[in-house]
Amino acid sequence: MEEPRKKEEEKIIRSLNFIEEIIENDIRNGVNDSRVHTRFPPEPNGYLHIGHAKSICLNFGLSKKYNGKTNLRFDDTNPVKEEVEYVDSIMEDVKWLGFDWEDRLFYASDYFEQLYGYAVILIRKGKAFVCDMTAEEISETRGTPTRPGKESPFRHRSVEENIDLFARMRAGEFPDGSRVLRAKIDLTSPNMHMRDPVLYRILHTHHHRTGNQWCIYPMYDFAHGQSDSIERITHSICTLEFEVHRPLYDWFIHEIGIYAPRQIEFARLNMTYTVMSKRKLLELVRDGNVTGWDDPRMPTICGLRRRGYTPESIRNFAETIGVAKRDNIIDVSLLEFCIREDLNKRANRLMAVLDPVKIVIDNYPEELVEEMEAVNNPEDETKGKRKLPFTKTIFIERDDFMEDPPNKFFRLAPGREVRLKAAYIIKCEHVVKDPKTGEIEEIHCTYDPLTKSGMPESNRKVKGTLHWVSEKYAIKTEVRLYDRLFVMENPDEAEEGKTYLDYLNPDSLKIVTAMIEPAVKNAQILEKYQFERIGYFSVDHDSTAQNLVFNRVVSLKDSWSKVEKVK
RNA sequence: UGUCCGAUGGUGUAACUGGCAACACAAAUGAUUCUGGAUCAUUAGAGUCUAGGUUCGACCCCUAGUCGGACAACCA
Repeated sequence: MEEPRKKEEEKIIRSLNFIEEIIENDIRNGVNDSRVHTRFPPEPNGYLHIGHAKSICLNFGLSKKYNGKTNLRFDDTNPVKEEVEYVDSIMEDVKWLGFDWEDRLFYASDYFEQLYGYAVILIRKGKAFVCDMTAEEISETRGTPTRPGKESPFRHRSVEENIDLFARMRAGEFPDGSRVLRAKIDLTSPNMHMRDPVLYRILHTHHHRTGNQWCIYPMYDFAHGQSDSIERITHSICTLEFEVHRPLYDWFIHEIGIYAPRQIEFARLNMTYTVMSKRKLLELVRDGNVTGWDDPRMPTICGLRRRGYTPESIRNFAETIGVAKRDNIIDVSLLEFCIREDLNKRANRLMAVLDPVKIVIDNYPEELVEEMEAVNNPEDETKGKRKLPFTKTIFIERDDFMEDPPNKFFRLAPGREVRLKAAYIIKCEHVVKDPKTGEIEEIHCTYDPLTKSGMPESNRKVKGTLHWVSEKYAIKTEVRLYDRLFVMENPDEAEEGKTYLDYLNPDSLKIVTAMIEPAVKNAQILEKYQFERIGYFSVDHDSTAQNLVFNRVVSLKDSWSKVEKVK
């Protein structure tokens, strides 16, 4: 009877995504001597986000799976936008995600000389020319997707003149924008990228690596494919929008006569309740809608890290969403599931009360302090136990008490009994309210001394278990309750007259002062805890020994709020 | 009036490459629980964009269409 099930399981494990299928096919056919070599090629002009994480996991994952290699290469062909700050953050993020490019850190700028040589080859073959038109003129004569373009009047310059002009461009004889080098392909091509694309432009700009060595820079299209070729990349994996560029890359490779990698395109990641474009993320930072690239509400890797996400959870997320070519928008709740799943197993529990209300246990001795024993992680016995002090006056969560509860409410209410986690069963006797506001100031209870955790009597059934913290021993800490940055599933689809910024969630951050059990004082930056019955929290780097700061990573799954909603 | 790509439960990804749609999340129900968490069990939900065709048999192949996306930076 076990046979069919086993078979089923194997099948699931073996099911390949379309890229793996291509690779396995290539390996089988001995393509590139069955070598697998990928690369992650970011432009250092911004911070990496969860979409890049998908690509990183894909590229490094593939080489790991097939015993290959993955390079990290910065496509730094536009010095006006690129900065070392970004290079550093990208390397940090890739490392943090758990990947290693070993000694294969490259830059497209490493290849500038070689690329220049390739351009000269094209010129000599009569396949490239120097064009003196302005950017506007070039754009106007390019035509539209449905209308062919017009030839440049400079298209038929002699090879000698082109060689000379291109050399003088390099030598710095011409001002920015005065001339470009263009490929000579086909102005009537239905593929816009084939209409004599620009190969080199003049930019008298300092480059973060080559300094002032160059004043002409290759366009991305002229650098990317050849860089992959130079690095002997076997499978150049990129996102869908470069599909249209592929014929151009193939043309370059063929005309120059160099090794041809195989480009495979996949659909980029989109996620609900967030934006993913670098431009929009930059705007959020610049306009102060978030505190920075690493604001815990940002979908950036550094933002997720600060929020409290673990590399494992992100890798697992990337694995779970899969790879395909169709457009997709992944529900953030899947990301949230991944971090809960991870933290449930790893995070120690703590009692923290975010919105405290005082409980006085009338029959508990005034000065008595009992050391209660609590399990650190019920999912992992090796995490051990800790002590926490119990006293006559404690705090519980304000919404764990209702004066007039519905019968589905399992928590504290007048005349009802409830268990205090790792302590006693208490019964609510009466409440004390502020005569003016009507707000509850104290809830008076009695405890049953025979029901201390672990005692035989403690097995008595009560409907609910509450977390609590001793008034006397609690530590005040700052807790930042983060929520989704946008209120709309897809902020990119703003209605007429609105932009994504009109859908910012005004409640994406609430700061509260919480009372937490004393064990919290050992918390280290980035350490994760589960606040019992509330959610997962991570220590922010703003935290100090005197003033602890926690970020809410994600709340616990809450089926009670669903019950409430149904009403 | 173009070229390229795509279309499978609410979301995402599969389907031994032509053998009668599965997995994860989300949802529901129950059990269990000193977290309304976790865990376990169970259930519901698509007949694969449409119309034809090939075939004993089509998510898979062919044809035509529909819808969605990408492409007109001296950006990447």
